[in-house]
Amino acid sequence: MPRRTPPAIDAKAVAQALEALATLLELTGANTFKVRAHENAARAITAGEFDVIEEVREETLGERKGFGEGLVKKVTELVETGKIAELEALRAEVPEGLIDMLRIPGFGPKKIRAVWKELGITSLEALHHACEEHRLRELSGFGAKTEEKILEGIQFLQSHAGLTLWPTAWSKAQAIVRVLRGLDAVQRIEVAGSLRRRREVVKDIDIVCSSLHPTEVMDAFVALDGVEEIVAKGETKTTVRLSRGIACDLRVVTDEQFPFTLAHFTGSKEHNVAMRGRAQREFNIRVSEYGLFDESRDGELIPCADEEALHRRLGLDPIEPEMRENLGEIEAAEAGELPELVTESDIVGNIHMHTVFSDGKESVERMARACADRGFKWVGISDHSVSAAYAGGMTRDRVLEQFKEIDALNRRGVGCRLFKGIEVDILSDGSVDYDEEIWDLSDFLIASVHSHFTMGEAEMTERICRAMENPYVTILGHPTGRLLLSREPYAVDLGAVIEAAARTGTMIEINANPLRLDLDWRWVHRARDAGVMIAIGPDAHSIPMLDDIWIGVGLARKGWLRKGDVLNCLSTKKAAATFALGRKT
DNA sequence: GCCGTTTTCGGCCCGACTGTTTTCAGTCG
Repeated sequence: MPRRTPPAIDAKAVAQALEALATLLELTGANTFKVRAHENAARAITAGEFDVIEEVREETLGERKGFGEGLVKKVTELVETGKIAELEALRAEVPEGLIDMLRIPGFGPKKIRAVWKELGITSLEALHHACEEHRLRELSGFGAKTEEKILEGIQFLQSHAGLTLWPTAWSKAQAIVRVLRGLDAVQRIEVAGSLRRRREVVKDIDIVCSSLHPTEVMDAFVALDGVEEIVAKGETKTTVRLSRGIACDLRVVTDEQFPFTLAHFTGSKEHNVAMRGRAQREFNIRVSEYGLFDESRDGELIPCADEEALHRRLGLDPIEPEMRENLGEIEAAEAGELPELVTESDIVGNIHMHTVFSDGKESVERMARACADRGFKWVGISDHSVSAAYAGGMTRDRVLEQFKEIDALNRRGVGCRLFKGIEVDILSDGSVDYDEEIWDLSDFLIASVHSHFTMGEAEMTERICRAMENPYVTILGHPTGRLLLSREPYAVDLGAVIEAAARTGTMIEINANPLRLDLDWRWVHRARDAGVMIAIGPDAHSIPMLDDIWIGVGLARKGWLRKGDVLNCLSTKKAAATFALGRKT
């Protein structure tokens, strides 16, 4: 294959180079503030508020906050020559394996540097080996517990290897589908697999396509931008590897077969097994990726125009892709009892976002106007409370100042109604920040755990339930504290939490940050059945992050939620009334 | 590495936990 010419440096490449520099500097023991300067610059560029390339050309980048002499020089060097000498040198110096080690929880740059310099360890495998041989405890600052924790951490990493967060995989898949859909040879094309079912993390990307000219489609597919390796290439199935190692399968069938293939590769496996068994039993129909076949008529194909026709032919109401996990959806479809799932157009309110009053990037007004631009009728602002010191949590005075500002904005009008909230820290004893005077001035409180993650399950459950007993607490935020692919949830009895939420009239959040997505969808319908209202919160710290709310809506659908189960679907008036409910008069 | 001076150095968000030590470094959020 012809070598592609190296792409021109764009803003994304600049940000990636600065991020790489920050990581490598960290591992070589550089000043942490220097590291942060690089990270901040990368983040500023990624935010897309200005055109870094243009500012390099105009020689105005140095006027921007956070870009001093040193960074301007490096960015200019990158834009002009395509590389940064310092970065190349660091890459040569620092073994790649050390970067993997940064992903081990509790194992940071200083400790990594110690095992590298003192023991010559440069890979996860070697580190694993050294822990088992108890060689790490020779180093000062290391002991038996450290070795144990590292071993656990490596095991954790390995059990999650090869998984990709939903939005990352989704945007890659959409980019591919967009291009292929433009081909004359393509009739129908859809994303399938766990991605279509909106699993929070996925192993690969599945795409199903119909065409009369499969070879043409496959040729176009493997020539796409971003394809790094062709694993297998045939007429009906081709597998490639994209950047970051994620695999992508494309299946091409005839247009008559398309609905069956799409259904088959949307799965899940358990759903398919149940569907096939039932079709066999009830209708003497054989189901495969190529069709429904009537066994009482010599295996004659039963044509279906689309998935809906397929489901109807099997005596089922159409089942949305998100629900196809064999968790009761087939029985519900049979009985005509499938819920009418919430849709994006039902959402009128956006809640849980941060501003410059704590660790957000934008002013209250800019966040509000961005919400109004996106069509939201009402908005809940919720900056961090005083105990969240790392996030610049608000003192009482700052809370009062912000509430005053919100009142003024509401009087002036910003295109949507603003509600005054706070994301209050749940302290280790289950109390929450501030006091009745401040709580009473707020419209709502989101109570979240941000500290003491390691307490036992009983204690943690009691802590969270106690916070919900507080009549001012409106919503329990990210109820398990997990970070997908990087941090396990803390130990908590979710059944008891849901019960307490129902009893106290507290809502539970689906935190729509793609790394969190808790309450997990597997628990969402249980909360719903207990009568708990769900709030979908993007936990936005910037304007682009406001759109994460749509990821949360996907999870709400996966959790079988209807419009009436979701706070964000309430009109402004009803939302206000709901917030006031349960509070003292 | 950046910033902002009481202008060329000193501070940069802060508090808690963990595992190591015997007063603290490293990590995390």
